[in-house]
Amino acid sequence: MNIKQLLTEITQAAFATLGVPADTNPAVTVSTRPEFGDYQINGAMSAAKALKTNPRQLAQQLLDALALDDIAAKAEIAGPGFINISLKPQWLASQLQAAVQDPRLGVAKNNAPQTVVVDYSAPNLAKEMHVGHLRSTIIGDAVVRCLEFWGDTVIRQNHMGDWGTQFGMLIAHLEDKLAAGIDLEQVALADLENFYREAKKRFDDEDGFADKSRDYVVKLQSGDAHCQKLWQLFIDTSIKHSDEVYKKLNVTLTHDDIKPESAYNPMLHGIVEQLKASGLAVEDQGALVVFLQELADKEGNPSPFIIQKTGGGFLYSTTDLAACQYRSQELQADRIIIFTDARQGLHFKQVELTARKAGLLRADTAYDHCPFGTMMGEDGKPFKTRTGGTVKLAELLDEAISRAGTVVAEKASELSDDERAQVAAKVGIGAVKFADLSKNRTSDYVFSWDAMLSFEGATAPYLQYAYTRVRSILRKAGLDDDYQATIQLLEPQEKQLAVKLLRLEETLQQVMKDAQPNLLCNYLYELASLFMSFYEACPMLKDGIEPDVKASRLMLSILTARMLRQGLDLLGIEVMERM
RNA sequence: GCGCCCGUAGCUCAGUUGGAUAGAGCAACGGCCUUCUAAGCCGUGGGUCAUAGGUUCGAAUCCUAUCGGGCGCGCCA
Repeated sequence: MNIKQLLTEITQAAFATLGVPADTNPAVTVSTRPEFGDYQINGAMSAAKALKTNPRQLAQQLLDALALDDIAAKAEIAGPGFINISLKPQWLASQLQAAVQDPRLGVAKNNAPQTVVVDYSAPNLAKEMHVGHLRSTIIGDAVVRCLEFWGDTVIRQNHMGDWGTQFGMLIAHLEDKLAAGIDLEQVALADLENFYREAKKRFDDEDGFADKSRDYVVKLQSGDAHCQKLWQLFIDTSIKHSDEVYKKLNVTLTHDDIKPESAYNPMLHGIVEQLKASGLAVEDQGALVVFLQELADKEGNPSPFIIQKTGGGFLYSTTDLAACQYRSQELQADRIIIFTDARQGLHFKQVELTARKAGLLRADTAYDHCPFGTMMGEDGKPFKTRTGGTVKLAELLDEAISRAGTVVAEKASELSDDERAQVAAKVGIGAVKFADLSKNRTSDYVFSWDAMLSFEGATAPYLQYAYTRVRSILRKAGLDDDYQATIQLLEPQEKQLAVKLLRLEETLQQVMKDAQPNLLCNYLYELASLFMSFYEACPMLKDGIEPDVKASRLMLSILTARMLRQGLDLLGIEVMERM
């Protein structure tokens, strides 16, 4: 059920009878204030502007033409030409009744599924995953879950960095360690991060080491068996590590989704040849460059996009062009979504422009680079450890679980140790994810343990707690799984909850269109909040409640519980029966 | 120098395609637990939406300029 869409269609039909141009935006929105009803239609005003007529008069004609009898209890004109609509409680109730009986909770199934490639997480395999990978991983995963629920064919692509210059450095360092007779498993691979730091230090400080590293890159990329073997050790170790992080984070990525940079290697030469042959790429200062006039500066100097280094080496630009071709041509993607930090904005603009000109991207493949902001510390600077180092993601998650464990131990002493540990894991991970997902994707945000684990306000624990409260009531009521009763909306809290319960589909559409999970977070918080108000105002199991009122409220509670569980699941956040 | 993003309450953030009196949470203050989990609910105070112009019935939202912050701009990814 999508009330907004329904009203939009009704308005468009009315527009047609009035001779309003078909492309006029009906501008249906949720009412901004309770006294303006549940939904409002604002399109009459812009339509009047286009037709050069009086907006109030057109609003009246529109109102007369709207087929609202079945769904609206009241529809009236206000202000310069708003049409405010109050929905019929009986109609809302019947929609809810249908939603309770629907495994999809009343959300329609996509009748025109698309193939959507989603590129997210993409850690660099030369190091451990750090906080910089958190946002791409969980935002991407949330969007993927929404698209799959809606019914699109989603192809996850974990574009892991396994082929960069750093690997030459790591291999060179490893060779020296091995020569010194040091045990591989113990030293080199147990703490990849530390190993990387050692190698980087030598790369920066030690004479000759950088050259040696570059030699190893060339050897590796030309297929030297020994180098490949050592390289594979790093890759295997690193993937094992990221698997653990994904599992802890409750992220849906698996081995099958890994499509690392090296996978595009065989395509790179052909891509470059094609760009050269078509004249798009030209030689400049020894490198092969695509000059993009579309991104020129004020003086008309085109933006340079290097696709091959002096000496023939490929770059990540080349790899990303190859990825365009693979995804658009081979996977036949209708849409490609890429989640990276905002600093890569220019790069992806260049990739798309070049790929479209070269025909690597089909015209009917949408290419959406979805950038996100930086995670800041409470000092307003990029999030680091106290000593200024990079925060490892695995350690951050462990800390979240342990902090959550402390609070859970204080609040829920009646749980068993085992149950408490499980709750701590779900609450801690949920808190980290919700804190991130609930922020506008494109802006920087401040990472604060206190805010996300304070268990007050718009946090995962609040939502999880709301869920346990509903479940607790339903347990006490002792209902059968297939419990059915007639819903009636009497109290204002019941009606408000009802309207919100019918807005999941509308919310999901927006989340998928803009790749913004924060809209789903807002929705769920508002839903939980309205349930809490309903819970306080509308008792169910207390004495003196009429049986039919009780039954109706239990039905609302059942639907709320399922809605919360489903919504949180789409965010990758788990719920529990007790906390 | 050029380009992209941002500037909303003391703090952290929402604000859907331009809509009515700009909203939450935290913090502050005041109420509500012998009765469905108080990790909760109800209420109060708090804003020149960076600044100045412009577009129009109507601007936090669109355009221009200025100030302030972040980031990016040829061989890293």
